[in-house]
Amino acid sequence: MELEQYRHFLVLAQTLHYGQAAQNLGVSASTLTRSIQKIESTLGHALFIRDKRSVRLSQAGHVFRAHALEADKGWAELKDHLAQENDSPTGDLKIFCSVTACYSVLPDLLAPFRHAYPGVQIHLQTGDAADAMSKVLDGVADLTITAVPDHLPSRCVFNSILKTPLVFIHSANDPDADLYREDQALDWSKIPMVLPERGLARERIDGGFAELGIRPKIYAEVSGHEAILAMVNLGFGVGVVPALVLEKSPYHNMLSILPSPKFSKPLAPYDVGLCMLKRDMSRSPLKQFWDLVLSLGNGGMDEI
Amino acid sequence: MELEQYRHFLVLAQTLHYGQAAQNLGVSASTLTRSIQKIESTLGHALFIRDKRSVRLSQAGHVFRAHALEADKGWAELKDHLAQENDSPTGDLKIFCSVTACYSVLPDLLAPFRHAYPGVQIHLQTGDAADAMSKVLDGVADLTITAVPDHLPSRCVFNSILKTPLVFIHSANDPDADLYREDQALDWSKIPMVLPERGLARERIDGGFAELGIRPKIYAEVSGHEAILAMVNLGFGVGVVPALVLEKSPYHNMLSILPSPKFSKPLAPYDVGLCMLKRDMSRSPLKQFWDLVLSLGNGGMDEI
DNA sequence: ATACTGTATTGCGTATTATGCAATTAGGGT
DNA sequence: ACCCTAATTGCATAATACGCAATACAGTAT
Repeated sequence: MELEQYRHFLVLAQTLHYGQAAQNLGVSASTLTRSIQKIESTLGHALFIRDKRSVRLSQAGHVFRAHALEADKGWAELKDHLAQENDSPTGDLKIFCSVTACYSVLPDLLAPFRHAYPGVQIHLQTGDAADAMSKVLDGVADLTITAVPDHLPSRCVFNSILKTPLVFIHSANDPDADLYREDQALDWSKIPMVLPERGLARERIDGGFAELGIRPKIYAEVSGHEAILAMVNLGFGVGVVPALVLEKSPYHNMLSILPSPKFSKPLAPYDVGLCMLKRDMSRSPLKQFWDLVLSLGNGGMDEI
Repeated sequence: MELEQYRHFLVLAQTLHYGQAAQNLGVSASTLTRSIQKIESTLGHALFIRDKRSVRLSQAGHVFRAHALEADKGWAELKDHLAQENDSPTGDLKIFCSVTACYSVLPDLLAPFRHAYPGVQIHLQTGDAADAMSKVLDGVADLTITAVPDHLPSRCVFNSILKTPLVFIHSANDPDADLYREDQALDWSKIPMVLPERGLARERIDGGFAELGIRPKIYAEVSGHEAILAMVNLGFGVGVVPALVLEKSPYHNMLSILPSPKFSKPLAPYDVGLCMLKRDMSRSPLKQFWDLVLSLGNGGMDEI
């Protein structure tokens, strides 16, 4: 008997409505139906009486409910006891994130985690943000700090930490600076650009220009947002990076933000957050990390 | 968390030996390893200390053991409570068996079951014993009374109820009776035979003759043991059926048993028993039926 | 009556997980 | 050093879970 199904049962026992309970649980109604069916078939008793228009607990259902509550309590107690153990939780945590994330958001998460779970071995790998999702999907990393992609793979869960817009930047060193120094409307098809060769930023930029029917003049395609900053700083053209990357870089006072092209709708901002596999939500120490981030996030929200 | 894994843990906690525990549990060592790993990763604590030469419970392991025992007890209590409910267990039970089994072994099983679980709807279907296994594998039937095949499909479990040998039978009406009436060695390549067209009996007979290098003279191939009796009784030749089938038939005093051919080893007797899917061992009312048969069988064993 | 709505269940294809076998790693004994 | 036992891991396969869409079935509106 699966502990998860106990939760399904308990929620349904409360709502007495499959659709509603399923929604609360974040599963489809058919999944809930089959969870209940499975318990019933294991026990050999119907737990609910599905009447014409009503769902209510059967006698056996009441008995099982008491048991399920008890089991739930036992589980909570177990976790309490374990939390009080002097040996802290163990395990490995493989984190992948971009350099920027590593400098900006990660420290705020890692410090309290490290303090709370000193027994967890942390493996931190930095790399191009464009690779983040695949690292997780391939199991190379357990979790990543990344921008939520337009289509989150179904195996993943995502928890937003902050949002940051994509900004167009240029350098005063740029020999072509006269192309866009004035306030007049800019001709983006003539301005040399330094773009990420792939990844979410590139997709959004491409999408924006495509809608305008403009083919941007690409001077260089590079891998890694930081590389864009370096090249823009050398005067190779206009770059596009998440504002956060600029802010956290050594270039933040050497580069300027340009007004964005007049896209039909502004480029969606980067929604940066924690991403991991659904499966790992029940695994330690991933669950711990997730919960910690959640609590930090909520704390921040409450303060607003 | 899977209740099944609690059992894995508890057995290992007792034996402190993976191989042994796995054997007790009827799973491979790797499965046991991964069960424990999964619990550990869910809890975030190592449950066992795998030392140089020893496996012993960690501190967290002791805590979890208390919890697991508690959960186990809770589960047992739940089943007690449910057993005392006035509404008896419900469910469907689709049984497939041969006519002979239906006459011979089934009543002894069905009667006490019916008495113990009046709420279970029983669907009984009879047919050729050769189909029994596939009916179960295809989900057409939940369980069957049949002879254990030489290679039990891995999805199935089997519980022996009785053994009965394959016997060669003939009728006094047979015009060819002079071929085998005397005590002398019989020439099986000349004796007309009535054989099942397929199924375990046929395989064994074919195998036996093949080893002797004899090609039996097949007069008729029929489907269903009972049909063999009918045809043998009409004097069409020598038939082969499980002794039980003969005993339970209306022909039992009209047909005679011949000495079996001198096979290199005697044909393996039919091992008749209860067969169902492993998967259903945890489902109701199949588990109940299985347990009941088990208890009856043990009762019988003890009396000897 | 007939169509419509809301709700639980089921068929079915697909994604995920579990399992056993065989290979591997590790420690201990000879 | 080399062999033996025991736990773990890679891998291919079997089993299971899941969601979507179709279905079944009442009650309600037209």
